[in-house]
Amino acid sequence: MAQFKSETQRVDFIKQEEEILERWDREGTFERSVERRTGCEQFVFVEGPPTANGLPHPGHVLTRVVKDLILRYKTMRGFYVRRKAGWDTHGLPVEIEVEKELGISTKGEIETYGIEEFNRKCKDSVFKYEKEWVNATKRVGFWLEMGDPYITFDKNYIESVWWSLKEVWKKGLLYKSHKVVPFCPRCETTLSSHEVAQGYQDVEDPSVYVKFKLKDEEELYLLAWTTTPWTLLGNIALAVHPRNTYVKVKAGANGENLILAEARLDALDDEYEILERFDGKSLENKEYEQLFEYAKVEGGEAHKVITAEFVTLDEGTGVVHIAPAFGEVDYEVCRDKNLGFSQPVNSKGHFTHEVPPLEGMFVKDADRQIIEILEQRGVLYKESKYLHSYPFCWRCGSPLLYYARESWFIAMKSLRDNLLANNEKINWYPSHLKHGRFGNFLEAIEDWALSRERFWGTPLNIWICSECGKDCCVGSIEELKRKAKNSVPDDLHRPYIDEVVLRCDVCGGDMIRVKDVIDCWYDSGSAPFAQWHYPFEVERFKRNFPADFITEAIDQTRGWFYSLLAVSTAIFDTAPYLNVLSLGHILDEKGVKMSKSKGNVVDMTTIFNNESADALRWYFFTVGPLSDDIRFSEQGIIEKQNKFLNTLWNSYFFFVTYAVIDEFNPKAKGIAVESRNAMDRWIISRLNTLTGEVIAAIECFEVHVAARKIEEFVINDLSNWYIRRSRRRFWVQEDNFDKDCAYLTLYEVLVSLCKLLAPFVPFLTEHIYQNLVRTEDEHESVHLCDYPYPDKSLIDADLEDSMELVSGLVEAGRRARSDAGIKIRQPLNDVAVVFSAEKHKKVASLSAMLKDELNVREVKLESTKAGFAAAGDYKEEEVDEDTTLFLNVGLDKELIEEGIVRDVVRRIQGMRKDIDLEYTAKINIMYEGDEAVKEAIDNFSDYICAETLAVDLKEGLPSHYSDNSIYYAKKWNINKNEVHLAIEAA
RNA sequence: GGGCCCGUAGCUUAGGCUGGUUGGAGCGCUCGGCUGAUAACCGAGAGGUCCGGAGUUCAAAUCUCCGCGGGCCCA
Repeated sequence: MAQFKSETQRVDFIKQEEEILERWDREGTFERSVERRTGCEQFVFVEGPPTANGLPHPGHVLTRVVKDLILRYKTMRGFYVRRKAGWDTHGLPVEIEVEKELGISTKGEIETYGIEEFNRKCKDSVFKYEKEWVNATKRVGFWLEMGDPYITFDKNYIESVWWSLKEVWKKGLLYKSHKVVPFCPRCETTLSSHEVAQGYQDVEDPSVYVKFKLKDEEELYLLAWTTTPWTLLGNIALAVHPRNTYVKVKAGANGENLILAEARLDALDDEYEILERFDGKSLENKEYEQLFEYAKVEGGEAHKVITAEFVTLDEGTGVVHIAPAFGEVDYEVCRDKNLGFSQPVNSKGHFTHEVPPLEGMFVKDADRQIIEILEQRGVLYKESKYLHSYPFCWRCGSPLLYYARESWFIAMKSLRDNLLANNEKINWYPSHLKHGRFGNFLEAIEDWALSRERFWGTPLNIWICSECGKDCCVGSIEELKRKAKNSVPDDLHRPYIDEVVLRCDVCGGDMIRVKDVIDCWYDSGSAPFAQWHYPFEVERFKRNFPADFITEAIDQTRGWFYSLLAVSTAIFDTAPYLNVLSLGHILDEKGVKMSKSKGNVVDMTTIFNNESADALRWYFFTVGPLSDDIRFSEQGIIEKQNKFLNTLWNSYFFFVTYAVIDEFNPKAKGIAVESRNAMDRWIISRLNTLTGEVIAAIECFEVHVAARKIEEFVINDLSNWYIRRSRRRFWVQEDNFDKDCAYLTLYEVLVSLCKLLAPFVPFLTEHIYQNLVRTEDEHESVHLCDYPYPDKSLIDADLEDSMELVSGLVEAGRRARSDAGIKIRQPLNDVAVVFSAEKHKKVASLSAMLKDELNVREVKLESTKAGFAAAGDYKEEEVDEDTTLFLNVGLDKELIEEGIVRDVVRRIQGMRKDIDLEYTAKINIMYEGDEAVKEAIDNFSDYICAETLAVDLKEGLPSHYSDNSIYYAKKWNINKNEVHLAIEAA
């Protein structure tokens, strides 16, 4: 009985993949692939947790596929590789989704709605698309432990995060400050820098030049410029550069005197006359009249000129309006110079009662009115429009305000050197990120604004005594219980945690929790330890830290890649990962980023249903370096399906087809490679060379290099050369040694190739493996196998070189035939190759192959052109600089007859195919035609019968032969001769 | 506005670090061939201002600088 199951040439890859998924589920293949390596060296991976409150994007699919490739590869290489799934669940994006659902939009509304119920909805919402995520993850073949994921809202996870923050606090790195932070007035919260970055848009803002009247001077004004007129209400100072030249000019219709930087004189519309020149320094401490008298100023002096290095002369007037409530540098410079502070705007971005004419107005909406007031007062010099980029809330779209808020910070700036030192321990792919984008970012690192005045997040674990002001950071649930005056809730989220009052260990007073939650980037940055509930459980963390490998897209450079390093540096002062692979983004066919708002996001389920997961994976792996952006093209995936997967399938199909016919059993034969023929030794050598190249490329994450090399091997070496060249060896009827060698070689190559490809295209390779290998004494899945390793003793570099030479000669020979107008089927007498003695030696052993490929009776290997160049029958074809090929294009009667016979055979083979005959079916042939053809058939009848499996070859036409036979007949024209051919199953 | 990356044929790309014959492939296109050889294969052909400009050099796709376009990050 045949050992292998027959296959069909056309397969439904989608159905096949679904069957494989069922098989993996049924047999627990994934779990077993991990367990099999228990006790082996670990390869530690950390899954960057996605949030499942939206559908997975093509980019997520790419990331998952790359993770899968590396982890499957490492597992096959003998490592113990855990892949715990994770979910990122906290944060403003989640709140925004719930707000939308509830039709509310402010913090006040949430409080009215009830924090308890609001947070419950948030908790539900983060798994809204869990099913789609799980399905996509499974369908694309990403083996991930999804049964017991880490979840950032989990009690244990929060406890670990609390522990870590207490570590930060104990080191004195956690501090409270007033800092100007980007603030969304609608969401009423500060935003992290990575959040701000997502929302820049080019907008047109008013550009206003305002005159500030100097005190004690007659009609002398400082001319300042701003694009945010509303901030003028918080003006505290005007800044000039100490060493730039400023001028006093007479300008304007009413001849007023203005002061501005000389380099900015072109800001003036009117003609002017320069009256004086002086350094900025000489303006220092000059007082000016307050522009708007409404807002109270607290904590220091105000309304005077200061000098500052940051003043530039690129735009404006060289006189910079300073409002510490609305600008980071403004805040800092005022603090440094002991100036006062004025905050006429509330947390919703509305002017307060301190500003009666504008009270209750949203600041951006007040610009118009402010400009009018300036105009009326005669202090508006001029006004126009200004196009610049301005940040908007990345979720709700409101313009952000820079706003001085109370906030908690981690002093990352003080850890700068540690961050840089730890970065040195990390291998970055691509390497330029290390000292480029990421390194530069670390060089200029700022403190981490950690707190969020929101609801759904890990509560900030800081309590402050309402009696004495002492603060306390709680590092565990046990500590919380110990210090609590009342009961501790099971759920650590707001609002329950807000109720917990601690006893102050200094004064015994009531300690109340700071109402903030923490930045969810801190949550995910804690994943390496929090997913294992460290330090409350120690062992698992110790085994899994630091990570050997993480990968996400390039946008995570300052996101998760940073938050991981930041948290780990603050707590352990070590790098949390050793290798990080940064992926490019997926763009649409036009090269534009895919985004929901543009409506150009490709739905991956259509790819899974139309092409296949393997085709998609192979496309991702071969299209280019992983770090490059990908212009996504469904056509590109279809091409991979047709070209690569089909070719692989057909190579396998070829083997199975004949192995079934011959009942070939690979176990029954053991033939040493060295005793096989050159073709066999060549493909085995190529395979081993390839294996080494693939491993080397994957090890440095050059996945596209590895995949492309495999693709070339499958298409060129295996299918188009080895199988094509060797196919006749499989067709021999009787058993013989050479046929065994061919079967064994092709079998070994296919099996090894399957393993080599298993991490790339896990479905098709599994299917092939199941048929070719799986028996009781073998592993039950290709994914339980060891990855192939090159056997150097099987690599024969000389042979590979020789084959390359031969293939060059074959190409040249075909060119010569093509030029001479002689088809390949026409046998020719000889070909002469003229080249060096060295090449001579290399090709000699393969000359039979050359003879066959070029369809000549003789191959002459020569060292001189003499005799061929001159002979009229020889067609000359240059191969390379020291090799020339001469093809004898002369034909005699016998060659012509042979050519005709070849044509006859080809026609008969075509007819067999037409009537769907089995490969092994015997036939009867009848023929009738012109004399030349009949004569040729007559002279080569044995050859024709052998080639076409004919048992009978008779002259005549079927109607005269037998009445009850069903012949298939066709008329042909061969070399201008007419011939009738008829065949029937014998 | 600043930083990093990318820009090679209609499309996908190799080469670039380390400058050196006519810049290679694949898809698509045209022509021819082959086909029990597979939605495949073989041969030939058309198709390139190597994004533009300047510089270094005997020599630049490659190195340098300045632009332009795209992406990401930061303001």
